[in-house]
Amino acid sequence: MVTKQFKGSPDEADLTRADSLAREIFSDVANKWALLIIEALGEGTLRFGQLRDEIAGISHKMLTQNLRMLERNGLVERNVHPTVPPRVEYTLTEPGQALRETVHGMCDWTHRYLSHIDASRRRFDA
Amino acid sequence: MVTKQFKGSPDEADLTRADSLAREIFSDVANKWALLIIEALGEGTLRFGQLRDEIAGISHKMLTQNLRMLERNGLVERNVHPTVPPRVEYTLTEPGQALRETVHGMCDWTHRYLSHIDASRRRFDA
DNA sequence: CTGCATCCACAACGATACTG
DNA sequence: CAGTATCGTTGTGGATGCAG
Repeated sequence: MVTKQFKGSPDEADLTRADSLAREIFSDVANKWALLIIEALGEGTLRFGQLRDEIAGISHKMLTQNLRMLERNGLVERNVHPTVPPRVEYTLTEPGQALRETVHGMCDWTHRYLSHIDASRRRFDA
Repeated sequence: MVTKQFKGSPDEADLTRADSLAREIFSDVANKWALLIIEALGEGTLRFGQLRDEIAGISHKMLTQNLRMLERNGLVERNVHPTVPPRVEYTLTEPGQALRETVHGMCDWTHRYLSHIDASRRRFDA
């Protein structure tokens, strides 16, 4: 369970620590930009600028910020080529690839239920 | 693709509208609280208060807000029992259940790579 | 018990400018 | 080209109070 951070019984310090860590990781990963980056990197290695072009609407700042976070969590690998101008490439690690499977599932889901959801929205807004 | 909103060619109004809708839905769904609610509802029907208890750290406001959004998108069904005090139950619809599969995948992923990620973080923070 | 509205603190975000 | 820093704005989210 990622939903609960604290168990019923009082003295399971290890379990609660693991749970709060799980929640922390989940919160890192379960956000729009992080998931879109992971989805974009699914096809293979991309440079910073390519990622910016690939992900519509992301700002320079959000991209770097989320890339750092993903790198910190070991989901993407950052490769700097010491040329001029600099060339920085990002690739999914194995954990990143594994997460990408489920993210891809979410994208599929979005398209499968697109019209269904669209209809539901119109109904609700009335 | 959920990443791109605008195609290369200029005059594909329908496609770009579908894409921006896809992105909109993805943005709705790809957030911490929404996913945690869906995961929590995976087991079955829950009342408002039960959800609040089940999902550690969620505030009254965030819960209602996200429940409305999920209801609007047709992912959860809201059942009001006209008793006093009121009793409101939330259940996943079929689209909601489908999404829940992939969300569950993310939770599994979190636990599978927990220690791996924890180690990566320590390495990075040094 | 559930839901809506209000207020307010603070974090997120975009824009911009500057460095290697 | 990529990254960092700063600033100002917007928005998110928590706390509280009130209503059904």
